Order: sequence, then structure tokens, then C-alpha cells
Amino acid sequence: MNYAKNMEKNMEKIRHSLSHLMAMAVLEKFPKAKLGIGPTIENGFYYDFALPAGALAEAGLPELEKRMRELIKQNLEFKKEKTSFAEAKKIFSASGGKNQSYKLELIKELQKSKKPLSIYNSGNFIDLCAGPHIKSTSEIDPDAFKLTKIAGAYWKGDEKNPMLTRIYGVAFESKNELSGYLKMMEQAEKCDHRNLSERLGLFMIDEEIGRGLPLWLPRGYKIRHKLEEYIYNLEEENGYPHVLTPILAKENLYKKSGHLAHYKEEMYNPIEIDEEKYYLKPMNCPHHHSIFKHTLRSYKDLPLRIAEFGQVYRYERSGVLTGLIRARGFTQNDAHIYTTEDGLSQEIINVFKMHKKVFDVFKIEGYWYRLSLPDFKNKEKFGDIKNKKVWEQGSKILKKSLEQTGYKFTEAIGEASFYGPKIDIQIKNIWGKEETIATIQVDYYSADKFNLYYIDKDGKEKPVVIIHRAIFGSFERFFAFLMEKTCGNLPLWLAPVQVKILAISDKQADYAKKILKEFLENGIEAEMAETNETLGKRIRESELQKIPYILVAGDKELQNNSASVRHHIKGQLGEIKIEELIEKIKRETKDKL
RNA sequence: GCCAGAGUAGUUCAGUGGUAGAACAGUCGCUUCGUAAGCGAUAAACGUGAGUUCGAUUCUCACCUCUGGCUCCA
Repeated sequence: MNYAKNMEKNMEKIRHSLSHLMAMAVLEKFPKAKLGIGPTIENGFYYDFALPAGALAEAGLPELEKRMRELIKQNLEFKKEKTSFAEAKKIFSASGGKNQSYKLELIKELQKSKKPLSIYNSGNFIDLCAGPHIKSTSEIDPDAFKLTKIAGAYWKGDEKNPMLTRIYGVAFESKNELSGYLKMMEQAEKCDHRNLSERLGLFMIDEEIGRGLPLWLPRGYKIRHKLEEYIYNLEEENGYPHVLTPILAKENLYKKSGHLAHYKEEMYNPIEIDEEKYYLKPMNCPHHHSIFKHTLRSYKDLPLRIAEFGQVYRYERSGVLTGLIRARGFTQNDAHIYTTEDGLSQEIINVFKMHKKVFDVFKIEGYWYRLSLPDFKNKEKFGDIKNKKVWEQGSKILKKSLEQTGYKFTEAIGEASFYGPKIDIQIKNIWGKEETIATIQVDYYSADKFNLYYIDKDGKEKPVVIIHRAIFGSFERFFAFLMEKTCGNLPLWLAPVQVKILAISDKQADYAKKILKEFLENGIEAEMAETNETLGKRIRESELQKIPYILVAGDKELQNNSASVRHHIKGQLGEIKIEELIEKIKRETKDKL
């Protein structure tokens, strides 16, 4: 344990030191470059530079790498020195010959927070840095790092600031670990849902139809439909009746809901008809509120739950679109729970339970919770909130529920939605990138806007509290995540084709047709492949289609009313009687194995 | 939207200032096969628009789309 921890710490130092060496190499090549920051990240490091436009392209990275290796071999020492603000300013200012304006900005900020300053000196390179670093570059394996990509990144992560050039690198203890990592990335590429879709025919996006507007192909939709069916049944069983609402609504609804004030940039421009403006819905909440208001609600009706596979359209900025993970049109597995203040906590816990149940079924592990709270200093986002107290209360209840469940969670100040604090469930995709896969949000905001109330025991109207939640945040994103996680090797119950039947030759074709019919009659998704290709080829094609069961039927099997069974993960299962096989597959489908 | 890169048959790739090839997939024949690619024939592409040029798929510019990153986000 300690050993592992030390290794990790040491790796941090190595990665951080590599970022300094990279800055050295960049400054040698571009003496006028200005330095931003150069921290470590998971598996590596980066450094931000202000460079002349177009000065550096990805093709220039090997040259920088080569120079870094030379520097490593010089056994440069990293020397830490404490310094004063005045001294630091002098070092990084124009008079010190550096003119490092971004560093000066950092120094100013550090001065405000009165944190002690230190600089690191390695070779002829000085950086403002708290460290820690390795003692000498002799601790770095020169073959265990690689500069991977160039990207633009806003100074301090604010898009109002200038964009700097960021160079990313990955680094490990040894060359072996590096090549292991690179292989993993290669593997990830094969399992990318867009690549899988190319091979398996899951979805498409057509320029002519529009960016970010996916079209589901038969195989993909079959899988999605199974997901829908599963979650529909689960929700109906758990007191979430489903509704269906239109994808348009008039302007006034979104004025009322706050969407036009807070969310307009993400909305498609309105459609004008009969002198009225209609917007495509970016969220389902207002429609559900409208259903809530349709009749007078008693405290006895609460908690009242409304679920919908709600199609929404959001104008996502062009650069963020990513297959099904980030689309402009998508379907949320949405639900709204209208509850009393007192009932809130229990409902949140129930929602957690449901999430966990679903995630267990899909064998999703390693997820964590992110509690997103408001930042009242952010006037633009949270400026119109009058009753900060209830927001704080909502935040508190969310936090308490989390603590009660004992789940691991992080806090994100300022990440709350415009209508309330929320908990997002975060996962890491095959690339190691963080994504939100599900969400639970508490809303004290809309009851007032929409006048959503119930009649309490005392006969008085009281505002409801609303929980917005989505288990499959969207079918699109969840589907993509699931495909990538399994690399297309779906569990039997989700497989769009569960069984492929292959007759060895025309002699057994009738037999194959007969068992195909039996499978279909038993609700098993089965297909058969024509015999004009060799058996080997048909097996290969079926394997590439990731079909769970491949059944080979020859003379022997015809005699025995059986099939020779091959499983996509377990391999050869030998000869099995057809009736037995049907039972086995039905059972495995039912048990979601 | 911003930064960087890329766009060649359905797909994955090769290639060229004198309009292009391969593999797989497709189609048509032949083959009827025992666990991951049988044989032959055949059809099929330079993202769009301008410019430079005798001539542009190739060079330049703009646009569109895609990939990675930043900001944003389910």
C-alpha cells in the first residue's frame, strides 16, 4: 500500500518535471513563447503556451520529444528556491528579460492569497512552481513518455480569455507501461461506439439531415428498444407511470419556466406559425408540470411521479458534438417527482436505490456522485434566485441523502442547474474520460413559476418540491457507453440477434429453417445464413457481428435434433438438443445473464 | 464557438500538377463445405465553391463535415 502510494507520488513528480522539460524545449524553439501553467493530469501532463498562431503543429511534437530526451540525459537537477513576491516579479517581468505576463498574473494572485512562493530551477529554466519535483532528470526513463496532442485551451479555463496552445503528454515509470497504455488506447478506438456502429449498423448521422441528429438503424434501434422496454417496465412497477408529450411548446411556456432567460442559447430558434412562436423542447419539465396542474392535487396524491422517454432538442455548439454521446436531438429517460417538503428526503433515497439497481443489472461499476451546488456569486446564472434559503436547504438534503447512503461523492460549487442543486452520476468511459450518465435534481424554483401546489391536510395550498431525475441520462449516451463498455459484446438479453443458424450444406437447409422457426416462435431473435458461403466464412461473419450463439447444423445434428453450439465469449459448448437450447436461451434472457 | 489535424469507391487505406489503385463489403457465376476470410468476373470514389494554371483530386482561399482538445453539457 505504502509502496504503491510512493510510486504514485513519484510518478506525479516525474510527470510534473516532464512538463517543465517540455517548457524548456518549447522556449528553446520559440524564445518569445509565454508560459501558462503546466500541471500533471491522469497518465501524464500538459503545459500551456502563448505561441504565434500556427507556430506549432502536431508534426512538430517528435522534435520536441527528441530535445526533451536530450535534456533528460543531461541529468539536470531540479533546485527549489523560496522567493519573495518582489523577487518573483523581477524574475518573470520584462526587466528580468522574461516578460512572462501570465506568470506575473499568477504571482499577483498568489500575493493576494498570501501563499508562499517558490521557484524551480533546472538547467537554464526557471519556473514559478510549488513542486514537488524529482531531484534530477536521471530519475526519468527517457523512453517512457510521449507527447500526444496539441489543443487550444483558454487561459484559466475562461472563454473570454485568450486561447493558449496546450501540449499534452503521457508518461509512465517504464517503457513497458507506456506501450501498455498506448495499446489500451488503440483497443479503446476499436470499441468506440462510432466505429462499432460502422461494423454493426447501429446508427448513422447524415449531413443532409443535420449535425448531431442521429438516425437509429434497425440493429441499433432493436437494442435501444430493449433498453426502453426494460426501463419502462421497471418504472411502471415502481410507481412511475409514463406519459407522452409533444416536442414543441409555445414561447410563453419557456418564458415562464425560465428557459428563455437561462437556456436560450441552447435552444433552437422558434418556429413561427399563426403569429405565434413555438420552440422545440430542450427539456421535458414544463410539459410535465402542465400535466401535474391538469387536476387539483391532494397531499394524498404525493409523491406524484411522471415519467417519459422525452425527446429533446438542444443547440449544442458545433465543436462539442460526439456521436451519440453528445447529440442535438436525444431522448431522456426522464421523470419528475412532485413531493412534499417532508417526503423529499425519502424520495431521493428511493431514486438512489433505483439507480443502483439499474447499474447493477448493467454491471456498471466505478461510478461516483457529483453534488453540484449553486454559486450565488455567479449573478448571471443564479442572480434571479430570491429565496436562497430553500436552495441551501435543498443542497443540504441532497448532501445528507448522499451521506446516508455512504456513496463516494465530490462537490462542485457553481455547477447547479438554473432551477436547483443536483447530483450527477459520473462514470469514466473507455478513454478514461468523465461523463455524466445519470442525474438527480432538486427544484424549489419551478413550483413558484408554475404555481404548482397541493392541498394539504389543513385544506391549504402548499407548494410542491420537484425532483428531476434520469437514470439513463439519455438513451443515446447510455447506449454509447454500454456499447463501448462491452465493446459490442452485449449480454444475451440485449443482443439484437441472439442466435445465428448455419447449415453446413444445402442438405441441412430445411432442418435449419425448421429450427429457425422454432426459435422465432419462442421469442428468440434468430437468423440464418445462406449456404453459398463456406462455413468458416459464415462463422467469421457471425463472430464479427458479435452474435452470442452460433449454431452449426450438419447431418449428425439433423439426426439428433440438435445443434453444435458456439458462444461468442465461452467458445465451443458442444452439441446441445434444440429444445434444451431454447430453454437455456429463454432462461438466460429472462435472467439478464 | 475557439485551437490543432483530416476529408479519395459502401468501409478501411494507397497515390498523382496531365482526372486514380488495393483490400473487404456489393452484384453475377461457379463451389455445398464441420467451426474466424473458397475461386472467377463485374460495377463503384477524389466533400462543396472560387482562384492560380494550357490543365487541379493534387497548389491557394473560403465554406461544409469529421476527429482530438478548450469552454459548455444528458
